[in-house]
Amino acid sequence: MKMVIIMAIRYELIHECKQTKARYGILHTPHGSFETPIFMPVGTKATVKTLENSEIKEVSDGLILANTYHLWLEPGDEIIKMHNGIRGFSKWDGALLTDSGGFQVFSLSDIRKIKEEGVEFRHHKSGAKLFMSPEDSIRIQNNLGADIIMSFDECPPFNSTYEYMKDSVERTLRWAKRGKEAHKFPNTQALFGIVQGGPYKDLRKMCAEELIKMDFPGYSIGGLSVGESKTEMYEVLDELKSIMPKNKPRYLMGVGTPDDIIEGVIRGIDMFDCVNPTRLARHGSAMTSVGRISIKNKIFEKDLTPLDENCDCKICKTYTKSYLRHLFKAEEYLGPRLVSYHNLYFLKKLSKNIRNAIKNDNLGDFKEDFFSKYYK
RNA sequence: GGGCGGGUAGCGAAGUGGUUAAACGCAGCAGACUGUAACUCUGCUCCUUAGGGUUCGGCGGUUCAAAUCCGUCCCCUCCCA
Repeated sequence: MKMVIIMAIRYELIHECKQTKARYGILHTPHGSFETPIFMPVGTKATVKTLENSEIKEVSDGLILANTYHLWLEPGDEIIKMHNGIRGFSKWDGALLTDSGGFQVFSLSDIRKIKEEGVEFRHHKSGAKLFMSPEDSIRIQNNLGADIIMSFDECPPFNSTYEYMKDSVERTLRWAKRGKEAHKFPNTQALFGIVQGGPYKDLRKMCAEELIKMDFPGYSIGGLSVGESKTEMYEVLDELKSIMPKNKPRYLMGVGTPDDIIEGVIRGIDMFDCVNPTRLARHGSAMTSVGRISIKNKIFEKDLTPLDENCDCKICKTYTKSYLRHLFKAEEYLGPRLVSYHNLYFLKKLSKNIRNAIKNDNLGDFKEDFFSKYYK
């Protein structure tokens, strides 16, 4: 009798934009099927900061992130396992993706030591010495129970030397293999491989090809949007576009400005995530169809118009800029909440418009129109 | 009426002869933010035609030099009558 292998996820490529070759597809997961390209809000510590689940439902497409490193440290993955995973813990009933903690190796770079076995960290709060291996990361992600999980990778600075980057990529590949072997639930959790290599096209190509040989259900592109220029980032995506398998989802990690999402989609990306909309919101910046605005600016003191005239979210249908500015100046919690809601809605709407444009074979026109109004 | 302590930039508060247009905090104004150590971080905040100019309760002194020392006046806190 033939064994039927049930994969955790499946990607269906439905249509390629005739103007741009951008992909429209459907990502099937154990907790829902999602049209792509998709933007995924980030909920690092099992909460999309300031928002409640019902609101996240309204401003996302139903697929969000959480972070292995943070949840491992607090409250600990065992606690979350007691709830049968993040979904039982936070009561989020949509789909989930967890990052591996690999990015923290980079963002906490002044307190880490990278070894073949794994990474030595200092706890960012207590200073305690900690260690995480690829196997640890996968074990924790198994406990967290997301639908899509990430390989434990190293995300070196974009400007690392070729020699360092080559060593790092080779190690990341070995870690990917080890993680894959340690993964206990491949039929309910899809493990993605992560392409690294900085600006070096041959390393990017090599990394992607080696990962593809290992046959992951999806591929992430990491090590971008870490301070390099947009041109450099787009060149890497251009390089990878033709290498990535058509029947698997492609996830550009950590990217979430409107312009980068559009440019990414045109270069074949299906999935995005970014802290930008929620962090900007907490700092008083709103994403709008004409560009970013800082709601705390004095010019909005008596402005009775909504954040974005072209937005139909409930915040824009209800509140004036003057009120939102007041909330921020008065340091009221509602300010960050309302703008977080709006910013996420903005990207949800943008993703939807992008998908429609792909289906209509006019994403090129859409891009041109978008940028004619959008500044910065 | 007597005594003590005070009056410093929008507010609070350092400084007690020169390197002080004056620490620091707050408020204010602006900027940054891309797999979240992030309700965080960074600038600016007397005037200026950018060369300078005018400041530390007021006025007048001492001194090469004063927010800082002296005199005097005004105001405030507290204590005693």
